Parts: sequence; structure tokens; C-alpha cells
Amino acid sequence: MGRPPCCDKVGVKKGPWTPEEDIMLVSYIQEHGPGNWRAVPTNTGLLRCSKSCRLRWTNYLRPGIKRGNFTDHEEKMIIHLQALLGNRWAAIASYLPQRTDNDIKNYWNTHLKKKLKKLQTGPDGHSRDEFSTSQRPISKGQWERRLQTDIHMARQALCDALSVEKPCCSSEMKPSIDYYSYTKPAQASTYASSTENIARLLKGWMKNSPNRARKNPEATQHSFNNMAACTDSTCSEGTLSAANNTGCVDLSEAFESLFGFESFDSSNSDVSQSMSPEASIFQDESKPNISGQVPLSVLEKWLFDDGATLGKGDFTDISLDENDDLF
DNA sequence: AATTAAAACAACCGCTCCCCT
DNA sequence: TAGGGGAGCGGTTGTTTTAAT
Repeated sequence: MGRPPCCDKVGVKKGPWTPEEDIMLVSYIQEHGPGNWRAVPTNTGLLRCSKSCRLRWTNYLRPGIKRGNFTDHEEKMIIHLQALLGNRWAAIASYLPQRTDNDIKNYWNTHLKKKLKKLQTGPDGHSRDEFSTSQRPISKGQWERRLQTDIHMARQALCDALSVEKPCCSSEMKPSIDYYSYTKPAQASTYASSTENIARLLKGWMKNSPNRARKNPEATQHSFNNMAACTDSTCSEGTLSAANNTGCVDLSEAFESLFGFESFDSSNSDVSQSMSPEASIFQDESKPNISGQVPLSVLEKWLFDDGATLGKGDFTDISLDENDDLF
């Protein structure tokens, strides 16, 4: 006997969420907090699968989500982290607390993949595939060890960077996954605060009809973000928060200060010119970079070469030098 | 102005992990 | 310790929007 589906297939609504459904979900979570998703459809009367509710909340309704264009340094962070972690979008998203894993994944698939492919092929359209043939084969154990080290190094570097602003890290960097979680119902009252927020929310929707919202999703999302900025209890507890105006530590900014990403201009993003032939590493970006550190070094070179100035050395050097020692 | 192709993004599906009994 | 169930994650699909012709 197989496992029953998480929800009845019949009578479950699919497709885009309506504002009404959003409100129902938000009000429920406001009252009870996220979690126990299975109970959400029953308790709210939403004809949605529990998974769908969770997804809608985490990807769209959750306070503090930043929508719209990715900044240059966000882009670089994603590329860098993807090289380090592979397609572990949730892990990557934990370093970009304002972005959802889905958002990052989509951005990677639609923008960055192409961008990197361009780099790989170069302006002449010919593949610059030298490393894939010249690379030493490495055993699974080796690359796993290497990956572990990379992750550790990245965490360490990030932790160091953050500790400048706020001594929040222990020896083990804790990704901001906690930002998602919301366990104690007691905190619920401070979450979306009150009917006041729902009213504001509605107001936002009135102003931005679905059509308009689609054209400018940021506008729609804003009402939620604002709501969150004022009331998100996690912020006052010192947890990472995206509420910019609350003075909480912003990981993106921390990364910025760490990497010194400043002058990378997407308009001059014809990075292929500065790319070495090793750019061929991107040929299989859907997997963790099994091919080892050489690809990573190229990536990093590109990431840090143009425009990055302060603080960049620490991260790259550690990553490159120490990992070379592994071999 | 109409049509088509490409891009962007929201949402779904199925698998895996982890916790609880 | 094993099995069941919920939650989370990553891949993929479907729909909408935008750009090009």
C-alpha cells in the first residue's frame, strides 16, 4: 500500500494564487505562525495543497523577501556560491536572506546559466574547452573532501566578515535558515502584527491590480515587506533579517563588505574578454563542481578580478591555496 | 497592429530527509 | 530499530509578459 498523497487530488485548487487566498493564508499565519502546513488548508478553508501553501508563503508572502532585479554583487554571490555548493539552492538562499531559493534557482536558470555559457564559448562562439580535457581526474573522495573544505572556508570567511559588524557567529557558521522558521506561536502576534497590516496589505492590492502587480511585482510585494520591516520579531531577536530599516545585519551587505563588490557593472559584463580559456568549466553547472578546484579558481578569478578591490584576497586565497594542498 | 518567439517567473511534482511513535 | 508521515528541496512545467518581426 502506497503512501497517501499529502492532500486529496480532487477538489484541490491549482494555479496562480488570488489575493483573497493570499489574505487567508497570511491571516492564518499571522495568527498561528508558519508550520504544521498540513493543517493549514483545513484550518483556513483554502482549497490548496499544504505544500502549495508552504510554497506560497516561503516564496512570495513571507516578509522580508526582496523581489525584482538582482544586484551585481548578488549575482556574483550566487555564482560563487553555486560553484561552491552546487545546485543547493536552499543553501545558497540562506546566504541571501532576502531571496528565496526558488528565485535564485530561476535567476540561475534564466540569466546566469546563459551568461556563463557565453563566457564559456567566448565572443567568437567557439568553445574554450581546454580544462575539461586537461584536468586531472579526481576520485569521489577527493572532491568531496575538497567540497567540504570549500564550504568550510566560505563559511569561515563569511563568519569573519559578519563578526566585524556583529559578533553573532560561533565557530560554525549558521546559515540564516532560521529566518524561515517560525516556531513559537507565542511570537505570532508580532509577526504580521495585526489586522492593521492586513488592511495595509489589502490597500496595496487595491492600488496594484493583479495585472499591474504582474508588471511590477515589487510593488505588490512591498506591502508585505513593509509590514515585515516593522513587525518582524525575528529581527529584534538578532536573527538575520531583511528588514533593511531595522538595523539588523544584512548578509548581502556583509558579503559586499567582505568581497568588496562594487564596481562590477552589468553593462560591461562582457566578462568573456577578461576570461581565460579555463572558462570551459561551466559546461556542466547543474552538478556540484565535481571537476574540482581548478574550475572554481577560474570562477573566482573572474569574480574578483574585475573591480573587486578590498578584502577579496582572503577568500580566494584560502580557497585556492588550501585546496591545492589537498592534492 | 498583429503575430510569433523568447524570456521570466510562479507553481507543481516527486523525491529525500528527518522526526516521531 | 523500523516504519510512517510531514516538511523541505531541486527539477521541471505551464502561464504570462516582453521583444522582435
